[in-house]
Amino acid sequence: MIRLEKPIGSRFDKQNKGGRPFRPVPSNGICTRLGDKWTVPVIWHLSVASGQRLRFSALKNEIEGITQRMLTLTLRNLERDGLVVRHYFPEVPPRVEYELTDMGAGILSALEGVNFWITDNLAHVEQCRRAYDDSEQRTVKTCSVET
Amino acid sequence: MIRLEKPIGSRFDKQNKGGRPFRPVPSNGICTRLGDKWTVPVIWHLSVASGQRLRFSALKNEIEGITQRMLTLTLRNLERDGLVVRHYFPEVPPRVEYELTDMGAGILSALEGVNFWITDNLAHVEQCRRAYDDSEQRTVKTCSVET
DNA sequence: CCGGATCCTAACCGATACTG
DNA sequence: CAGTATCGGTTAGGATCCGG
Repeated sequence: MIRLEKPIGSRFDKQNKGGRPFRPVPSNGICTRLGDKWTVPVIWHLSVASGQRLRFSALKNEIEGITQRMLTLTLRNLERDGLVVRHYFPEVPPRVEYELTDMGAGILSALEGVNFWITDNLAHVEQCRRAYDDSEQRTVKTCSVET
Repeated sequence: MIRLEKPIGSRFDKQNKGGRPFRPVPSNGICTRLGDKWTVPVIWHLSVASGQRLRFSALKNEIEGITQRMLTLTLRNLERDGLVVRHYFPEVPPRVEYELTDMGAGILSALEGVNFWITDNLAHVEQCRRAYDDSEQRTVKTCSVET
């Protein structure tokens, strides 16, 4: 993963000491943002009703398990990256709507390949895991040996 | 990100208390493994000389910045997932070679879309970030307001 | 309703030392 | 050479409280 730089919301926001930048290998350009726990769910939900805007609370209700804090942080980072637009209406009570930019929508199609791979292979991966865990080949001794 | 379950090498390896499993949205199937820091670099290097096996030390030398520990952990997890095969030769000194499985090789092509997106949009993202940071719109007050 | 501030925990990951 | 074990820093992310 490329460590592009400090995201909003990290204490690493204040000071970055030994930020070794990590040489990106060609196919390694998966932005750190995508590795964040809630980024993909948020983008996904924003894109479902494509072109539509979603209120903060709507997102919070639809994305199961996300906390207010993490939704705010995720949206802030996406906004900063230019993937999401924030529309603020200074009413009482306040209303805020979020909308995917074109660039943000583009990520999803980019992710399709990954998604297909996962759905195609998830069952097999899980089977491999069970097999590995069962044979408990944690120690070198029990590994398959060749000559 | 799907939290499939505990990876090898986490202390969470011992006991998982409240492992809330996270409902995957359709396009959310990006395995946690891909979010790990070294997974993509390792797969990438294994695929470069496609079909070839690579020794542990070869990988360690080629992947800049990776530590012995993290390479071991990453390879173990990939092996467990069935993405990598480990060939162990009990010589002295020992020799171990790693090889991508077909399934493992498939991930890279799945990642191509993401990689293209990144290379196409990275510059723009960084520009958005600079703009955002400059205008320092951390407070709601300075946000764009609509009526 | 939206989100900032704070505290707390888990766990990723680096550094280092030690083995067959 | 290819690991394993251990320690510790740093960070992601959850819970909670508060404010406009």
